[in-house]
Formats: sequence, structure tokens, C-alpha cells
Amino acid sequence: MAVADMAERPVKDRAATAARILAAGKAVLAEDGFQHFGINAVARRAGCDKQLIYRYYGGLNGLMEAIGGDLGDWVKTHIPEDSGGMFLLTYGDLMERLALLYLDALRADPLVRQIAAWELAEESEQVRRLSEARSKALAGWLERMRGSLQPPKGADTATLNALVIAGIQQLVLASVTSGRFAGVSLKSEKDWDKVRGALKRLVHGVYG
Amino acid sequence: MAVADMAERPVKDRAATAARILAAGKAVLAEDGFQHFGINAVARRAGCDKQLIYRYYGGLNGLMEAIGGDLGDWVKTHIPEDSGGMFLLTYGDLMERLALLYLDALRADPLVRQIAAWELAEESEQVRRLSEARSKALAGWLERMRGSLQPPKGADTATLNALVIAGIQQLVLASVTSGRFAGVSLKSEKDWDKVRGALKRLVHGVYG
DNA sequence: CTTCCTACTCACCGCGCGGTGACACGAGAA
DNA sequence: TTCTCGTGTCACCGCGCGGTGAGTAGGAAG
Repeated sequence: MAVADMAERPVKDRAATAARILAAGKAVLAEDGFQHFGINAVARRAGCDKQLIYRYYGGLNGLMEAIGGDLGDWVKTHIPEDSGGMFLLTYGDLMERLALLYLDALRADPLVRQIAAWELAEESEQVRRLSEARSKALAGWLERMRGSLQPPKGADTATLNALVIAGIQQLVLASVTSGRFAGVSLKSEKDWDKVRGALKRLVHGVYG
Repeated sequence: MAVADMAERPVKDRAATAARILAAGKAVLAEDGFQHFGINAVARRAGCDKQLIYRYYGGLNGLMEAIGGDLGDWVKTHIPEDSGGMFLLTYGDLMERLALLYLDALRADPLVRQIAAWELAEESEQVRRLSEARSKALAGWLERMRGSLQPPKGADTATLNALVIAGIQQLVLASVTSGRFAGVSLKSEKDWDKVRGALKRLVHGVYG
């Protein structure tokens, strides 16, 4: 069992410890929320002294940058790699699919949700780094999904899409804390099916 | 000038002091954000001892309830009283008008913005009271605006409207902290005109 | 003047936070 | 062996927080 213990927690292994700290940081942020995200909380979670966070990451800011770096992988984990048959879709179909994908991806990822909520709560250099990483990942996502499809003329697609994505995001964030928004329940999967239906109608109403 | 001082701060006047505390609470929440909303901050702002907050409001919770009570007036201050000519509108026209009104109302009210952001940040008994007051005010608003208008059949208007309102709210909240969302700038009034345009298109695309 | 009540202030408590300097241990080099 | 260096731990600091009990000022009533 000594071996097992060492496997779980190597006595002296900087790389492993640093990885544990990073994982702990993401876990604290995702599960406890950004309000409880701090040096002490992360150190407790990682099971090591907070001093090591300063040593290996240069403090919370550095750790957050590391988390932001990982965020770039978000796209790859949540996007179906094959864009096959995508070029067959109309712009409306594409946006519909994108909206539904974003809805589920955000619902499934507490870490990104917390970052999104954090952005709305305060403006600071720390969170700006994180949110930039998130925003960049999102933008790249949209870009890649759009592909070579021509957006309809005469439509401010950027703003329209922003509105749709914003609506999705707000609903998902609200569902976590209060389970509802504007009188609409957001708990069961049936509720979300309604949202999906509304999304489809919304997108197709705009893009034909 | 002694008179002026007394006018600004009556030496012993419970009602005036309680009002000052309430105003200070709203000011701290609106200007400093919910993260800095606390007994000490409010007391400092009110220029009195925090003990009085406990005495007059029973602590922060009580103060927040008082703030929530005031929130009911939000509707009255942000809604044009005359609904004249409203019955001439189609449902789509009504929703468009409502969306634009909500956009401007939320942009102009930092207190409500903070409460909305708070709801997304944490789930607690305290904030639930506040958010309920806000939600109730909003629901009443929608109800009153709808009037006797028949919503179109076969459309899940509740969810659709929730999506639209959610999008507006998210954009407004994001604009305050980061000035942008999903690559769309949200600073100048020109930016907001774009949002208004997109909103119109969105609503009319759905409701015909 | 004394008494009493109300409005208000002050000093203090324990706590957890972010941050830092000093120390313990263990492996590899000299 | 001894010395050094990378790795990890511990104790401590100042601070601001929420919360509380004791005390002060000052006008009205007796």
C-alpha cells in the first residue's frame, strides 16, 4: 500500500505536484465558485502548502493563467471534430446547430460557467485574462463552425448571434443558481427541450 | 451652517438615520458591487456605526429585504404609465417595445444590474429574497404590458420571451464589466443601436 | 436635580484571508 | 562523509470581516 500511496501522491515530484495544484484550482473554481476561489482553498484542495502555489505558479494570477491556457482545449473537447456535411446546411441551420451545441456544452462545463459568471461580477486584471482565453476559444469556435458559409446579406449577424449566445448563456447560468428565469423553469430536461424548441424558432425566424 | 449640518445629518432622528442606512445599502450595492456589500461597508457609507444596522434592520438580511421592498417601485419608475395605443400593436410590436424598454431600463439601473449579477454568482437565502423581488417586479411588468393582447398560437411565448430577455440582460451585464460580448463591442451608443436593430429583427422574425 | 429612555458610539472578539520567512527532509554530487 | 539543492512544511504577520456587550450624550418627564 506504500506503493499505492506513492502512486496517489509521490513524495517528491514537482511536476506531479504542480499538476495537482492546477487540478485543484480548476476544481475549486468549478465546484465552489469564484467567490471561494483563493490561495488557501486551492492549497487545501491540493493537499499541499500554499507556498508551493507561489513557488510553482507565482501566486493565484499565475495559476489562473495556467487554467486559462487549459481553456483553449475546451473547443476540442466539446466540438464534434467532423464537420462533414456541414457545407450542406443553410446559415440558419448552422446557427441552430451551433446554438444547441453551445447550450449543452455550457450546461456540462461548470468551470466555464463559473468563469462566465465571474466576468459579470467584477472587472479585474485577473479575471480579464481568464475571460479573454474563454472569449478567444469561443470566437475560434464560431469561426471554425461557420466555415465557408456565406452569412445572409443585410443582416448584422455578429450582433444577432451575440444576442442568441447571450440568451443561452444567461439561461444556463440562471438555471444553476435559481433553476428558473423570467418565470420559466429550467430544471428538468423537458424544460430544456422547450428552450431548444424556442431557440430553433428564434434562429429560423431570423435567418429564414 | 450648523443648521445646514443638521439638515444633512440630524443629530438624533431614527427615521432619518434608518433612511440613510437604506440609501447607503443601495449605494454600496449599486456602485461597489455585491462583492463588497457588507455590514462594514454600508456603515461606513452611511456614516454611522454598524450596530445601528443590526438595531434598525436586524442585520444585512433585513436591510436586503428593505432594499427588495423598494425594488417594487422599479416598475413604476421605468415604465411609461400610459399604455395608450397599446392595443393597436401586434404581439410582435409589443414584444419589441418591451425588449427595448427593458434594455434601456437595465442599462440605466446599476442596482438592479448588481442584483441580477448576484443571482448568477451564488445561491443563498439572502440573495434569493432580493432576486424574488426583482423577478416579481419583472413578471408584473410583463403581465401589465401584455394587457389583453392574445399571444400567437402554437408559440411557446414564455420561453421565447425568456430567451430574448435573457439575451438582453447578459449583454447589458457583460457591457458593464468588459464592454463586449462574443466579439461584439458594447460601449458607444452606436453599438447599442446595433443591438436594438438586432433585437427588432429577432422579435419580428419570431412573432411575424 | 435626578431619572429614564432613546439614539448612537466605541472597543473588543474570533476568524479566515493573502502573504512571507525560516525550517525539515532527502537525494545526488563532492 | 559532508555539502548543496530541490521539495515540501510550519508558524507567523497584518488586515478586514461579521458580530456583540458595554458605555455615552442628550432631551423629556417626574
